[in-house]
Amino acid sequence: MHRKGANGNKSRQRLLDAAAEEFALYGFYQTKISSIVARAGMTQPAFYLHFESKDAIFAELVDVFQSQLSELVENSRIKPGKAVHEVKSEVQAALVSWFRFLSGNPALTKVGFFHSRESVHFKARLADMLKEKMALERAAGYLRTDADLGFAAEALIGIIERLTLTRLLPGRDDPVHLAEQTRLLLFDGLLANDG
Amino acid sequence: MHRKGANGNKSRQRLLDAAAEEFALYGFYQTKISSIVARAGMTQPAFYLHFESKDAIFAELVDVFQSQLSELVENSRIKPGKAVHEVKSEVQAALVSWFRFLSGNPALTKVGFFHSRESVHFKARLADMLKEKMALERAAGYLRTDADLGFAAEALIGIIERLTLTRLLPGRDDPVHLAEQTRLLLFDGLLANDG
Amino acid sequence: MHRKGANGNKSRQRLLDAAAEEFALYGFYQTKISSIVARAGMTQPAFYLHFESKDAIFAELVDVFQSQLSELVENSRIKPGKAVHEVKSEVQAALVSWFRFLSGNPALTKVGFFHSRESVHFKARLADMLKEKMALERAAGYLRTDADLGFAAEALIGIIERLTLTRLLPGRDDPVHLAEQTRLLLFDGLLANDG
Amino acid sequence: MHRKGANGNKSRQRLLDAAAEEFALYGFYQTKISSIVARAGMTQPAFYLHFESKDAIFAELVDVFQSQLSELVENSRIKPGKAVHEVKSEVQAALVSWFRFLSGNPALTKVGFFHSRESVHFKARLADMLKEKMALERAAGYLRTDADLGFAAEALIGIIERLTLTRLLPGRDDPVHLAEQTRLLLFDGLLANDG
DNA sequence: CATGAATGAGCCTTCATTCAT
DNA sequence: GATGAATGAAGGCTCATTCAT
Repeated sequence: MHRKGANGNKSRQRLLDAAAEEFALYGFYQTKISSIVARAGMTQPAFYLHFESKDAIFAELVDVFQSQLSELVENSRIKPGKAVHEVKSEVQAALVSWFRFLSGNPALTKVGFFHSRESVHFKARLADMLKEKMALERAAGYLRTDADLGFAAEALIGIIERLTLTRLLPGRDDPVHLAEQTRLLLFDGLLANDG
Repeated sequence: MHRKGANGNKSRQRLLDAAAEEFALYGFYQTKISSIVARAGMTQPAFYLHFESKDAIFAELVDVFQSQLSELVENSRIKPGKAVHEVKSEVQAALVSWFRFLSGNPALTKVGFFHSRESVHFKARLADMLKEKMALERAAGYLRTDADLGFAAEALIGIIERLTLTRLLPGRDDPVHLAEQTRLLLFDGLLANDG
Repeated sequence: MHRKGANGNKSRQRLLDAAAEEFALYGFYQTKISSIVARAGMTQPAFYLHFESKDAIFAELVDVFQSQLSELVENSRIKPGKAVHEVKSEVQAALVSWFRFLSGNPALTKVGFFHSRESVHFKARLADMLKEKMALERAAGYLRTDADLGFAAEALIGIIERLTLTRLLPGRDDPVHLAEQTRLLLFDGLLANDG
Repeated sequence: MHRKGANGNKSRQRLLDAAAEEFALYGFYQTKISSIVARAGMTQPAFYLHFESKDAIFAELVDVFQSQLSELVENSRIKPGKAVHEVKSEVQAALVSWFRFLSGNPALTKVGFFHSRESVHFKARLADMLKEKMALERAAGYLRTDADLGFAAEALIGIIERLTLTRLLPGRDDPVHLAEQTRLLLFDGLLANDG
């Protein structure tokens, strides 16, 4: 008994994985279809059995990354009516989950977060989502009123993307440490308490 | 060996400017020599009179950007023995000067800060420089001791690059506002004082 | 060696029909096996169960067309010892039957008469057959002696192919009208009687 | 002194000639850019220096053919107020000039008259032009009133294209003979005068 | 008898770079 | 110092055809 398309779907997934690795390493323009299929152990026409074009498979990888991360961020809800230290730990938990996702999918992250043309728009959407969460927290009195939340949201994105690239993906720091430091900086700043 | 006359240098500069615009708009791989010379009003062989290759002119642009910004950052010294609010304003002044440089050279910034492959290493060097400055400030007692300064320096780079891309270069925010908000976040964090 | 059952022959015919339509619409080179089998509601390997190759099925279609039309033309005999008006009506009857065949098999006609490489040779053979008929008619005194019958036969082929393409297949004229006009031109010419 | 583009235009013309030969021999789909440039003694990229694509050079050849032949046909005016035998000789002169053009440009003729997709539309336009000429001649009383001039014009096109292919281009008949026979058939038909 | 999947071979096109004038 | 013209090298994509089940 032969499940319809079982082999085909396996090949398709092999191609996706191989493409993620290649794109992550070399970027879109320097990645050749021939390298992707070589890594996947297939021939070039097989590629076009599963994907329309080089652009198409890249777009699919980007899409997978973006939808998964979007969902993760969207679901990171801060419940209302908590004490400050609870808010902090909830935010940190969210950050941990995000960093975990990013470090758990390194190739996909490189593609969707750094090599993609539309990563710009995607990060802008993420920033909007974060800004709204911050607005709620400020309305609840947790956050200072003289901060530009649009700026803060973008800054948080900037912190996440930079640290992901330089510390998380190379394995120099773990998600928990990064989340702690991010939360510390974001909430408390660097100034000594008695400064 | 041939001397380049005044005319030659003007051509060379026209090519550099044109290349900066094209690379800024389309990135390295999607920029064609033919587009650069077209924008500069010249012919293709003329290009090779002034530059070795596409890589070479790109590298030169990157180099110009990096050395100018490096110098700017390097020269942003915090004098010792100041009050906290003086430190804050000195830091802010430094940030203003950096953002001013970036917004004053938009094409070069896009090339050297975002499109360049080695922007990664460059930002790492910047981060190191910032980290050392922070170490001095912490040694002087201004900064809290439980913060990972390596992290903080990278975070600052991340904030600067992200806000440059989304707010500064599109003209949505000016250098002063960005410097203020950056300093606020970096030093004080977002938490309400009575939080 | 394997026997083809009833089902196999039905598939074979479906493929032939589908191929005729596709070849008629797009010509040999722009017709893909995948389109043929798609139109026939089958898969690609099924195609090769019934035909050796793309060339083979095309050749078979051409062959069907050519043998049917050849036979029709061959059987259009002019009986000897008739009056001129009878000859005219016999010739017209033959022309009607040919145009009827062509309009009754539009896809096959397009393939075998217009898209086929060897339609050239086929038409040459047709022209030879017509020339011989004309020679008989001339010998019987019906036709003028200063006409190049080889030319006339080719001209008749040219008239038939052109009018088939532009008037018959698009449905703009019916076989009877075309036969009448063909006969009129061929026998009498366009000149006014009092010219 | 170096005339601008002299060499380039020579190359361009070499490519056009080579392409005409190849297309004439093998048709559009079986002609490879590599064969064209090989025949022209050049390399593949040189082709794209002068033409946008394979389609473009083919279209240009077709265009050259069509505009030249169109002009020739358009300029073949029948002057009014002549005797019948003068009309005949004028028509024959026109036919001779057309056949001469076709036999003088065999490769171009094959491309523009037989291999081109839009030869269909082109011939339709030619037929329209011929029909109008015939209408004038009929109005002047030269042609019989019971003939379908649309049919006659198409038939003339059919005769010309067929005889061009089978007699003129292979060198089996010369333009004058073909013109005579065409005129004879068209005006007088095949019937013996005493029939 | 039929199918999902795979492939060998080939062609068009692009672009950085160089040559001859 | 400048130009029109040319090219080497390579990459994406297509399609007739076949295998393994």
